[in-house]
Amino acid sequence: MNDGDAGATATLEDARRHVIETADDLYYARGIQAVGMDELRRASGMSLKRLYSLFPSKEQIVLAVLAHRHELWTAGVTAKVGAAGSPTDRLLAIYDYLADWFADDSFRGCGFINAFGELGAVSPAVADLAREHKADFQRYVADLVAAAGAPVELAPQLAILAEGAQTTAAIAGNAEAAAHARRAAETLIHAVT
Amino acid sequence: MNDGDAGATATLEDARRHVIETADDLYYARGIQAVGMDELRRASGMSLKRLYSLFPSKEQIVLAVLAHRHELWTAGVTAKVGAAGSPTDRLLAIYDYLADWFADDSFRGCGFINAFGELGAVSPAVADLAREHKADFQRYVADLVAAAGAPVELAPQLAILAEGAQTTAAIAGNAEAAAHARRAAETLIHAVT
DNA sequence: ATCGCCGGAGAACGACCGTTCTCCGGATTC
DNA sequence: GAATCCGGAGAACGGTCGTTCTCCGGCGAT
Repeated sequence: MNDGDAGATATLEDARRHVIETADDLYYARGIQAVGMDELRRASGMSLKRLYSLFPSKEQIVLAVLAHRHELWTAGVTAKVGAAGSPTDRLLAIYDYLADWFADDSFRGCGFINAFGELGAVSPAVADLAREHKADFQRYVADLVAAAGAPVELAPQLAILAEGAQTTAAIAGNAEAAAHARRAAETLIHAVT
Repeated sequence: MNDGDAGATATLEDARRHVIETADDLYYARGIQAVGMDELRRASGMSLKRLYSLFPSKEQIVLAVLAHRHELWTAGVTAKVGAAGSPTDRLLAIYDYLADWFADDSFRGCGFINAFGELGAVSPAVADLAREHKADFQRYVADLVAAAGAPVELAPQLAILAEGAQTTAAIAGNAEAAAHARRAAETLIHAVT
């Protein structure tokens, strides 16, 4: 089936990643609690025993999925920002990344916000991961703001715009939220530089 | 049968409201799926049979809770806005209302965003109610913007700021998000008036 | 006093949850 | 060839979910 002897550790890690990606798709599309272990097992194409040999519990899968989503998000944002030119354009690139994301058919809001609403009150680990994800983004924006020579107060404002665009696009089903947020960001940046 | 007494209808409506308020507290604090009917029955102080005589299903209770939250939100915002003076102050009053809300110990984000993340993919009725709630807010902001004589593009920008402040305050546990959003709103308003 | 009805309390029900266990076929090792 | 181990498949387990049903005590009418 899969390739053979590149090392037991590598294939084990591959299997784990495969589960994480499958779980991510299902959890994100339908909600975490709506997807049972049996459905995840079926979609992953493995036995329940193997699934539980890869992860000790569903909660650990959820945490791994969130960590994976954080990496995807970070990679996507930094790629888009890296392709931009001036420090100001780099700030605005955040909203271009959001626009790309919102255009995806499967977009259903920020997975961390969704997970926080669903499990944050009941699973401190999930709440912590969501908090760390958002704090990381705030730091990232703050760095870009500093690089643009803008005052520090601009950073939380731009971050709030990005957050609001995500929930607005998700619930209103309105992908233009990215464009609105971008235009607001332009105004805010222009006012202080 | 039993036609005359208008009081019977009133107490039935009282009982319904009591269930809705109890359910609202529980659902908002811990998540909808985390609260079972038996716990709601116990907290409401009534029998399961009576509970099911007041509402046909849990989903109907959830929808009633969301409708109730929408009324509370609308009343709170309009009260704060109504107490403000100039059209510009009325726009900024939105963020003062958010600041009051965020300061509440039990604040755990926007109940509609939470419900949407938890059940939106699985319950179209919940998704619709969340969408209507947000659309209603967008219209409200648009009216205030029009009254202030500002261009229409300002409205979605201010709404996005309000949305972002809610999720940021909820996840980061950071009540200052209201102040940041308010300052951003001041800048945006100032730029176009 | 007796009957019939109503609503309260909570047991019961079937479904499904996350997790564990049993069974078994096939590869590995002497 | 025989003993041993490993992992696959999925049944089983205890618990909880939303919902329904049974039982029973109180009460108004006759």
